[in-house]
Amino acid sequence: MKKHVTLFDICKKAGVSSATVSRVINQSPLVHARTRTKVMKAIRELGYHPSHAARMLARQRTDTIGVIFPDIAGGFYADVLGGIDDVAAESSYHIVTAFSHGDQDTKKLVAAFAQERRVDAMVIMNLFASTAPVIKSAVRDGMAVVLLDRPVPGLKTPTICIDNVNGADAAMTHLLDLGYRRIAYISGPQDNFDAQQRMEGVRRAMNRAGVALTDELVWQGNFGEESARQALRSYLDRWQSLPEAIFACNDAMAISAMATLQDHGYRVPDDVAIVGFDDIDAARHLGLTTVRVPMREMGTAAAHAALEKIQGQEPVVSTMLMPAKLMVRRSCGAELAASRGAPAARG
Amino acid sequence: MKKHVTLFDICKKAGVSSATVSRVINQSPLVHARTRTKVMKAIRELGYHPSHAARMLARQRTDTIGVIFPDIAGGFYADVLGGIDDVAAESSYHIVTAFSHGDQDTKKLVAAFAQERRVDAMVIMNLFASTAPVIKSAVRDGMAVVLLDRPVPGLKTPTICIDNVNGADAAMTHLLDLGYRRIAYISGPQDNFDAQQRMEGVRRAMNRAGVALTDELVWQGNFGEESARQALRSYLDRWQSLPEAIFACNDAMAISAMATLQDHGYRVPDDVAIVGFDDIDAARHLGLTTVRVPMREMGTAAAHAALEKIQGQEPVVSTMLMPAKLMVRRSCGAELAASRGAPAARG
DNA sequence: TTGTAAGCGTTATCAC
DNA sequence: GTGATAACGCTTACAA
Repeated sequence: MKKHVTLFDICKKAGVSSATVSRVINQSPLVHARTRTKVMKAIRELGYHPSHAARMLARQRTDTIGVIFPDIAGGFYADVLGGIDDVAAESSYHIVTAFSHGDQDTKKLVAAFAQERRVDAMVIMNLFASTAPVIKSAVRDGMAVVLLDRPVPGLKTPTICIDNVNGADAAMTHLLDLGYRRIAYISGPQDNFDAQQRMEGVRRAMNRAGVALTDELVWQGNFGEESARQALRSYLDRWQSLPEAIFACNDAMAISAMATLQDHGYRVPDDVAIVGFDDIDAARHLGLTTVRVPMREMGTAAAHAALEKIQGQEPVVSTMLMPAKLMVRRSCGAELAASRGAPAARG
Repeated sequence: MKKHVTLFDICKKAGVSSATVSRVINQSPLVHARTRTKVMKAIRELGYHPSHAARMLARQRTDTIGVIFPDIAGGFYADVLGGIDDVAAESSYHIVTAFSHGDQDTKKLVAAFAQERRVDAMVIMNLFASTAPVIKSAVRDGMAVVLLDRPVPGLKTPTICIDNVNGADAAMTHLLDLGYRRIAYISGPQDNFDAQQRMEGVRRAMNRAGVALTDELVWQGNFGEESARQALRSYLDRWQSLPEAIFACNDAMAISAMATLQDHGYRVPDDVAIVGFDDIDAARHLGLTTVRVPMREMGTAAAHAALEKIQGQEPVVSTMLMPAKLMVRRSCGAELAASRGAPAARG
């Protein structure tokens, strides 16, 4: 690595002190215009650029936001990152990303970022309940922390959540409004926060409509394609019949169910209506009716909250619910119903 | 931000010099076992963690790899990032990511990372030819640079490329082998490197098969869904007929063409076969035959190259071609052909 | 308006 | 083995 130009080289060349050069760099108004030009000239001629490391040390800040995602998020949360970057870049903040492999790893990452003062703020996709203590202690040490997805109980720090309950409610209500009554629900993992909330929304919608949510119609899934396929198959094997509609806790399972049905010769939505949750890319291409999770907006919201926290502002609201909007497409049979001129009368 | 524990606090508590504490931190063998335990104890009791900023400054290295992606990449390159992180994390390197909005922005980012010595190495998704000068000067300044996607002419630095030519050739050859002769090609933007190479592969396959690539069957696209739709529509309008097969330069266009055909009442692959390039998630769900680009592997390869460069090793090969594998699914009609017991005889 | 000098928290080079 | 002490490159009171 070639020796680089430092601030002192500028001092010599411009014949001023380090303080003055520093002032010029930092756009301080306390410099004579003539001096400034002289210094700028030296800077340009020597090709000087301040060392990030030295600045960090002297100013006791990093101009960096740490982002910690579980690696299982995959391309799924890339939009969140994009959103964070959009607003961070605007304020000249850097982003350091880390993908955690499991909760132990998350703990290490959070601790490292905070304790080595590697970042001014952290955005954490908070999937594991077990991470709570580390997060709390980071906050206690004065780190600005923004949570994505779910709050840490008892911790007052900005938290960006998905409105899972209303989203799931809307999806279920949509199916009910279309006249479906025997509706199956493919759940997510029982220990997953989003899954729990979506289930809650499902219950609420069913209750309101006065339709029972029976055990045979609640299928245990785990967000994976295989789990949905199996759930569907075992229902078919056992009952030799289909529900009128299926609502899956996420798109991956909805799509998998859709494919499985088609493999068995059933048509969607003619024989069974399907609705998912997330609105991943494939959902649009497949005409899957689903609930859209505004990933990018969650990212921008998180970054804004982080920047505010850094500036010491207390957040206006500590937990922010991002609206989850129902995207009506083919798979739920809304078009079918409309073309019949009336809600599908069934069951 | 609460005042934090520094190395000197440990010195006092353990009754040793800063040098010794530093040695302990850095696992130097030149410390008596007894001293080491004493120091470790103090570190644990006081909850000391070395400051990343101070280390960076003193050691003149950042333990950080910078990654610069064009934002248009979207979720598409999330896997690349995951791959980079996998190997970087293993060597305790951090990742700072930046999404560039256009070539001007890319230039700024590259320059900033390099000149402020913000990172030890950079992985750059090299989409714009205009970025070449900045990249070259970063390399000249001693920065370890790894390029993704395409080389900078005249610059010998590790470059991870997609084997676009062979990938496209394989796709086209597959269609030819299935017996199709009137094959349309939806191209990518003319100034895009990947697009140019894929076109090259198409030409090669057609030549080898002795089939002409006529102007009416080369449709100009721009990687966007809308461009494919329009290309297809205007062909339909003009000729009132379809080619036997369509090869699109990327999946987005292939999928869009597929949807457009279906809207017009045509069946895929029965009426028209379709093949894409990239193997995005939706491709699998839609049964689109396509050429798989190994994103994650590109990431790990890039990170490995970056780490080697940091250690001063000259790269074994300066440009590495990642194999692009044909994924045969429904849309190309291979199953159809097979069930007929012979290549589709057409044209 | 400009300069002096003391940090910022490590690492690294010497002696001892 | 261990301890002074000088870097590392910038910021920021405090003086002038």
